[in-house]
This record gives sequence, C-alpha cells and structure tokens, in this order.
Amino acid sequence: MKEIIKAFKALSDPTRLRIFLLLLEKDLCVCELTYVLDMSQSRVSHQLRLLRDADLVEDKRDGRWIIYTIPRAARRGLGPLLRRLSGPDLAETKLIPRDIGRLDLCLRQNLRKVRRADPHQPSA
Amino acid sequence: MKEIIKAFKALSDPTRLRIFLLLLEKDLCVCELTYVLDMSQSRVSHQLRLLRDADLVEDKRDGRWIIYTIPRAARRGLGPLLRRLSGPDLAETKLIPRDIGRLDLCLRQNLRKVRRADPHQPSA
DNA sequence: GTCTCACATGAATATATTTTCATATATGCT
DNA sequence: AGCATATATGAAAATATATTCATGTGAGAC
Repeated sequence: MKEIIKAFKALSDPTRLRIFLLLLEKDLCVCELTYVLDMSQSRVSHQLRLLRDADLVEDKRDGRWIIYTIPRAARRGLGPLLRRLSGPDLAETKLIPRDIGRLDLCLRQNLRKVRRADPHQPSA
Repeated sequence: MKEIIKAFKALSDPTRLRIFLLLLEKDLCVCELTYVLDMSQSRVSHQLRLLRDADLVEDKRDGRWIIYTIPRAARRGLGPLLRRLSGPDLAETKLIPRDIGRLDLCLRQNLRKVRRADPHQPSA
C-alpha cells in the first residue's frame, strides 16, 4: 500500500512524469535530463531521488555520469497503463512531443561523447 | 497529460486510494464510505470531489443518497494496474483487508435500508 | 411549510511538497 | 596534488494539499 502511494505520488508531478516518460524512451544521465527539461541540475536531482525512492528508476554510475534507468518491474506495470491512458495505442511519445524533440537534439549533440572512462583509447 | 497527472495525484493519497479500492469492490454512498473509513463526512466529501475531478469516480443521486461509482474507463485502466502492483494475481482486497472487513459489517447493517424512495410501500 | 437526513462547499488552519541556493562528494584529467 | 565536470544533498523559502469547522443545499417524511 505505501509503495503504491509512493509510486502514484511520484508520477503525479509534471516534472517527474516527464522524466519517467523520457527514461521510458531511453536511459539518460542527469545532465541529459537537465538539458532536455531545461531545468536546474539540482531540481532534476531532487526529483530523481523521489523517483528512485519510489522504485520507479534505478541509477548506475558510468565514469563521471550517473545513468538513470527504469527497472523492469516499473516498465511492465506502468508502461502499459500510460499507453492506455494516453489514448488507444499511442506511445508515450505522444504525451511529451516537445521533450522528445529536445531529446533528439540532445542526443545529436552527444553530451557524453568525448570523455568516456576508457583509458585504453589509442591516440591515433 | 494534465488528466494523467490528476489521476495519479488523486490516487496518491491514502484516503482517496482506499475510497477508490472500496468503490472497485462495490458502489457506495457517502454515508457508507464515512462509516467504513471512520472519518468525518466533510472529509470524505472533499476527497470524493478530487476523485470526481480526476474522472476516477462518478456519482448519481438515488433518493436521499448519492451513490459513487467507478466509471468503466477508470476501472479498465487502473484495476489491472493495482492488481499487478499489489502482487501477482491478488485482488484489491489484499490492499485494504481492514476496510473490506468494515465494509461487510456496514453492508450487514443496511444503512440505506428503511427509507427508500418508494412511496408505494404498504403499511401492512 | 417545517423538520430531518445525506451530502456539498467555503474559508481558515495545519501539513506536506517543490524549488532555490549554497555547498558537498566523487570521478577523471593533467 | 589541483582543477574541472557530474551529481547529490541540506536548509530555507515558496507553494500546494489536506483537514476542520461552520454553513449551505436538496430530497423526503409529516
């Protein structure tokens, strides 16, 4: 019961729902989310914590970045519901077309491009 | 989007989730809910309004009483999710066993028994 | 019409959530 | 070690939500 309340509460905020829907599309790091949402990093981090506390997202470190992911349980449970609530047979995309646009933009810029944590990269 | 937020927000409060789950079991009037939840009528009414604003419940008058119902759309969308979130193949019942107990008690007392809006009741 | 019951609602208060700002931590680079 | 980048977090301020209390409304009984 408490878990369910937490999950609903977590998704009942526009920012967090947008984050969740974005992550449903693709795993992202905080700076990518910050870019797409055009919000302060602190704000995004705080919201991510609530999503994490509700077990709606997971994080794993990758070098300097922390990548957020939607664990399988949450994907299974909520993905279908959101598809249904957003109208018959629509992808999450339809809920946040603007964000998806900015996400594409963001991915093209490859924010995490150059400095990967790969010490073995040959210089030529 | 706004509708989805409203729906999640509506279900992210313990009182409202309990009401929703009770109504998933059975259509009920406000005084029955008040009894089962053991809360003030005003409090229950306020929460019902939020649920109604989120299209998660509907009401219809029946004589003196106002009966709350879960419309089909909400039942279809959220029922399955709640069943899944509450564990594999569990009915909503498992989420609020106490409330269901009190509901049975309440129904046995037949709060809406005597004064039905039936003017043709013979006196003998 | 008057009384009672069932319910709704406005306004004030109490409580929780969100945002911002400053600062802390961890990683990688040089 | 020192610096920059990526992210987290505590605390205060801003904002939203929930609860209570008093009162309003509408239906049925008489």
